[in-house]
Amino acid sequence: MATQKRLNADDLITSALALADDEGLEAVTIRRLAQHHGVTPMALYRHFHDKEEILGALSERLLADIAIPEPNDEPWHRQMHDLLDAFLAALRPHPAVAQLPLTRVLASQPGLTVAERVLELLAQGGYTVEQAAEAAMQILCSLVALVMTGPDHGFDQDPEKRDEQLRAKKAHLAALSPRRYPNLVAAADALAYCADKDAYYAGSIARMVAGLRDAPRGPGASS
Amino acid sequence: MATQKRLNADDLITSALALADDEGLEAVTIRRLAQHHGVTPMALYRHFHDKEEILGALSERLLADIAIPEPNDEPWHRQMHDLLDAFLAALRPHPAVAQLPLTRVLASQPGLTVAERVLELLAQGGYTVEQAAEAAMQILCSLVALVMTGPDHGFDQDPEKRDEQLRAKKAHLAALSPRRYPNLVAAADALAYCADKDAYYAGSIARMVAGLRDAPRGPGASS
DNA sequence: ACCTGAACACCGTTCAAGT
DNA sequence: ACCTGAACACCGTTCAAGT
Repeated sequence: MATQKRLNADDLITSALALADDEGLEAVTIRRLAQHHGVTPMALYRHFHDKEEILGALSERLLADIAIPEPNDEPWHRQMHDLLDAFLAALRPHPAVAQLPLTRVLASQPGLTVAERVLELLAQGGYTVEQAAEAAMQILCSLVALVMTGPDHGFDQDPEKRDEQLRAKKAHLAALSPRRYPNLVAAADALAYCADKDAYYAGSIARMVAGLRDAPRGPGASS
Repeated sequence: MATQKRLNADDLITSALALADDEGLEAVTIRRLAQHHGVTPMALYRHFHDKEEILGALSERLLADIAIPEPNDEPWHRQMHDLLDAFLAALRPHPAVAQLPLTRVLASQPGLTVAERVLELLAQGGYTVEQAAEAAMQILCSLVALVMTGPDHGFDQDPEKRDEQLRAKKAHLAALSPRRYPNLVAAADALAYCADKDAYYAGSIARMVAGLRDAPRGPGASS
């Protein structure tokens, strides 16, 4: 397809990301990437030591898209809100690969920069180093999980099939025993279709920030 | 190994779980499961339609271990706290497979029962059906992500190798530029080693419950 | 009904060569 | 330095057969 004389690591990651967006992460294969670049699978090993390194580079590419807001005079928790917003905004276009940063935030420069900023804001919020470390990791993981399972992901690209899948999901929930699962049956529609994706993500971030601000912080704190 | 005359779905899932606990989810392979039961790979297709069905059954097995607390007179948010505790307690022994329920909570009876109870408590907390649906999915996903990335997971079983990996992780963070990453360098120890795993999980749940209790609930709510 | 054998279309990766 | 070819040890899955 995109045949060019020289194979290039950046271009490989670019097409890997496109492939994942189109067909899912399982389609990102050394052999398929090679084929897409008109080259032998072995040629990729000149640029990456193994597949794990490709996935790491893919994760870094995602995290590099985060537009970290400049520090300002707002209270720390509002700045945290904006930072988490920026994190989500970078991942949302690529739900199929959102899982990669889950275990790789601290393994690339862009991820480190984000984590550093989260720790800084938590310190401003009165967190000790240990409390901040735990809270930071948990919050970033929760954000990733949000995108992985969120309304952007998990369904076919083709809008017709996608619609069919959503209808089936709703039907499955609506058909449950209303005696055993009254709340699930009542929420079938809301659980299957997501009326307002932006509101879903905004609400999740609001809960996370509220938790960071209001929850007891010490180990062994009681509620 | 465990040779018996009749192949049995429950036994297959039991050994699949043991295999995942020992060697990670990628070791759970139709061929290896068959080998472990002294049988041809094809024999498994009598009991499961395909590998996805095996993973689904594995997810259900995990969720079935959740000891859902009986409803009582405590305020809804305290009961939520105990429910999330029970969810975590079931997943924590099996970090390698914790990712499976991420997309399968609503696909098995035990998962449905948990989700129903979460929705019920949120309704008691004044959530509308739509708000509860969104919050419930987000909170359960966050819990799964917690276990997937938590201090229980991601490192070798062998305590010697595990120690080496943790040391390397800490060294990597401690060696960062203290000018660019002062907070990460200061937190290197806390990020690599987790002093108190129970406190880590307890703090995370406390933040989630605080968020559910205190965050604004409406779509478009301002902080 | 339950299991087997052979085969197919895939993987990631190693090693020795080519230019 | 960069790419190729052949091979190895794996995958999940289909199809036709065995008992």
